Amino acid sequence: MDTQAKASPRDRLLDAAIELFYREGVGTGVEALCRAAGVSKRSMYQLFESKDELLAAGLERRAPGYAALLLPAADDPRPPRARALHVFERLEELSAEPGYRGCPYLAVQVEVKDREHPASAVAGRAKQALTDFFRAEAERGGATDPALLARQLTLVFDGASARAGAGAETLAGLAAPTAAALLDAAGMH
Amino acid sequence: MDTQAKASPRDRLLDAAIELFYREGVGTGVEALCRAAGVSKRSMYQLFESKDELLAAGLERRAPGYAALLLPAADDPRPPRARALHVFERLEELSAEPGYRGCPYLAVQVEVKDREHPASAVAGRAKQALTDFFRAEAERGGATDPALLARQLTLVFDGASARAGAGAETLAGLAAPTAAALLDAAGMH
DNA sequence: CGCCCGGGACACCGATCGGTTTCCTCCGAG
DNA sequence: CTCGGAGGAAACCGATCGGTGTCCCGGGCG
Repeated sequence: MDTQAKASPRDRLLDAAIELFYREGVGTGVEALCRAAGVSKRSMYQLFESKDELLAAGLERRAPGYAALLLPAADDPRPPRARALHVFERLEELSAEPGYRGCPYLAVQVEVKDREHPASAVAGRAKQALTDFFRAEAERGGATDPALLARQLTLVFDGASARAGAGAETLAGLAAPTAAALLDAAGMH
Repeated sequence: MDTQAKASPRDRLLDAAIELFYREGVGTGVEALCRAAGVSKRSMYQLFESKDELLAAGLERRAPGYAALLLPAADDPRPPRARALHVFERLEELSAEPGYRGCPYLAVQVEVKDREHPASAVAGRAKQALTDFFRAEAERGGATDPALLARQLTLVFDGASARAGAGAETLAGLAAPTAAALLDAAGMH
């Protein structure tokens, strides 16, 4: 038997938070959120301190899945260069999907002006995790300046995701080649 | 004598709109906006159709000044490569200033989910203008693929501005070298 | 001098905000 | 069957939202 016939209210709230805050922005009301999750406000405020906490918790929860969506498997045997490029190839694929609106963590960093906001911290950590991944690959690949290359790749990732989210242009053939040029420049062939 | 002792209500509203929407986000209320501009709501709604129109008009008005802030002078005699790099050097400088929160046009594109929103169109045009500038320089400089290079540079610009706006890291020594690597890769020496 | 009207101050509109409370039902344990 | 707690529905809180209407003051112009 399965442990739960349907997702718990907590999980439904977190899923709805991710979904709605992403699609409609962090200005989305608690009312609409609870309606989407099929949970009463009463229960929501028993499970979470505030809307801000719910937002942060939603981002936190999605972080591993988001990383899995973009990063190569830990045991992916390809060389560091290919592993790093994998992220940009995945990003190009994701950006082709209709509902794509850019990296949710970047969006939160832009929308939430208060850097003390709990969600800002979560988003910052997600970005740092990406940079750390790039840096590890850069070191393994013998890049000239691994730290710099990692920051450059994160910068390209954010730029690409932001531009794709704005919707004006497709990322196809843009993100990966740009990253490749930087890998080349850093001596990671 | 000066033509006006103080700025017109219209100008004060546009200035306040740029300032507050940038610093606090587009969720800022009309009330606070008018207070900051020293103009009554009544007058505001005589001058502008709606808050959305005011936002769009504010972005529109600031566009030339923003371009002047980043782009080299039209008669700047340096070669195309240096002219393109100028943008990223200026961006690094701007990002060092305390109140810097990233490119306002990018922020609007991220915050305003509705792509039909008048402000989205203005922001999109501002981004296009930057790409056009890069493309013109790329062509003059004999880049391998001017259109691609222009999109890459815009992507780096957006990424850099977004990351600087998030506040975690400084852009010093990051944006310009990244752009330089792409210029190199495109054969623009 | 007197009139006129631009525009500021502010009350007000219905809607919604984040958040709290009340009530009542349902469901499982004893 | 009774009891108790979890949790949904919805009223309610004061504040604020975008936007409008009213009133009244001050200054330019005939």
